[in-house]
Amino acid sequence: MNISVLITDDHPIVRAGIRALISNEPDMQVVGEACDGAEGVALHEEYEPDVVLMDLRMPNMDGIAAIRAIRAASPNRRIVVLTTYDGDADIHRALDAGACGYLLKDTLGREVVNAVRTAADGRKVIPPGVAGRLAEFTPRLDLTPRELEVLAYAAKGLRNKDIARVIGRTEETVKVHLKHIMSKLGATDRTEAVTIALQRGILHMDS
Amino acid sequence: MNISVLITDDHPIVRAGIRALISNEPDMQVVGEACDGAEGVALHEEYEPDVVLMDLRMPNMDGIAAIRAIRAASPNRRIVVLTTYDGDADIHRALDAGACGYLLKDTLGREVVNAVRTAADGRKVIPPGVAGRLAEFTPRLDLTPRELEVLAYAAKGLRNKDIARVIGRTEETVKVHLKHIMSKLGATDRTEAVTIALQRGILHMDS
DNA sequence: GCCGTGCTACCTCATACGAGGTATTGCGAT
DNA sequence: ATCGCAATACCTCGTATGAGGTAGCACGGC
Repeated sequence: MNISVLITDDHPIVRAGIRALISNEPDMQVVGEACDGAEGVALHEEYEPDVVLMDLRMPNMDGIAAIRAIRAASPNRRIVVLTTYDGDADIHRALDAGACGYLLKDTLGREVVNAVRTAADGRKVIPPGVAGRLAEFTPRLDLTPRELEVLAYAAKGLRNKDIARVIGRTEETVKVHLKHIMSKLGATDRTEAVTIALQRGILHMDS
Repeated sequence: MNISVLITDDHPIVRAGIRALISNEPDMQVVGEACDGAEGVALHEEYEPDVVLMDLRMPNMDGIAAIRAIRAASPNRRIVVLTTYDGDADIHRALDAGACGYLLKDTLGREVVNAVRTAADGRKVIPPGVAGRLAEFTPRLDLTPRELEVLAYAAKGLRNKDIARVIGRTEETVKVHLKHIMSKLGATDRTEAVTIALQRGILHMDS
């Protein structure tokens, strides 16, 4: 029994760390390293690894999209997310996309290799902390695509009137969207809605 | 010539990666690993390393405070920041605190070990990307402590009136602070001010 | 067929917000 | 001693914001 692992992470230092951890284990080996999502999808086709360790925020193609692409091509591939982001939205989206595990980068090396074994064995890997984060926000209330769009513009400082103009709707409609957003997120105003959305991984700052 | 290095980072995986990189070099060695700022300060006293590699966001004591503490105790200690945060405010604060280098975690392993050599040699290590980020925001306009406090409350969704109450000032004063904040950050409203402050590392979400 | 939901749009109304201004105090630097 | 600036506070004014409500339309699931 020899577990093959593909690492997908844009940080060379992290890749080196994972490689070092896995090389110490007799029952597993790193068969490839990808530095972005697109390369991860390509290398997974080439190496057909037992387990893919996947970061989330990466250039070219983010981890969620890469997970979806890999699962579409190989529905049985085991993918474990290994990232610094602990927002419930990130976790939900990763698991929905087909990840079978979700680890944070403050996980101990021993637990990472154990997670790889667990995943290779076909079981899910959700540490208590991650599971607790999911439980914090039940029932799950996702923002709709339109609401996400409106919130992103609000984060950029656009007024309701300007948001209405750029999405081609009336200001009244924008106000309704924002009311729903604040209600779903439990925010008192648009500013707190943005803060909460960023904390929970619903919105990202890079755009 | 043998350069001793202390690693301070809360991610075991990152520590393993740095350790692996440095172990490959004949002229340097890792003498210790700290998993938070407080431990970094303590271990630096014990090992007196030539170079300290320091993360910024950590439990117990953040990297900036740790840099200040180490430089206060040992003004000649060379400290190189190695972090994922690329906001100009983070970079400025680290260099002000006494860091002699600032690397991002997407730096190649080869460049990390070269940076360690450069730092041990007494020279500064500021890659072009990091320097460019600093140049983007010249002249430098720091928020005052009061402005930071007001902005943090605004991010939490407090109204001007409520902010005034919690800081024991009038609402008019809060409005003036917010005007200055928006002016300094180039924001059109409080929401964009929060977004910009988070992007630039002026404000953090964890509080 | 029916129901839920996303999206749209309108209404009213009170208040919060931000732009513009002036001005005083106190502190640290030159 | 003087200058600059942070911090405080007041003023006016127009507009933006958010709470509350109602309602139509389209689409997909059951």
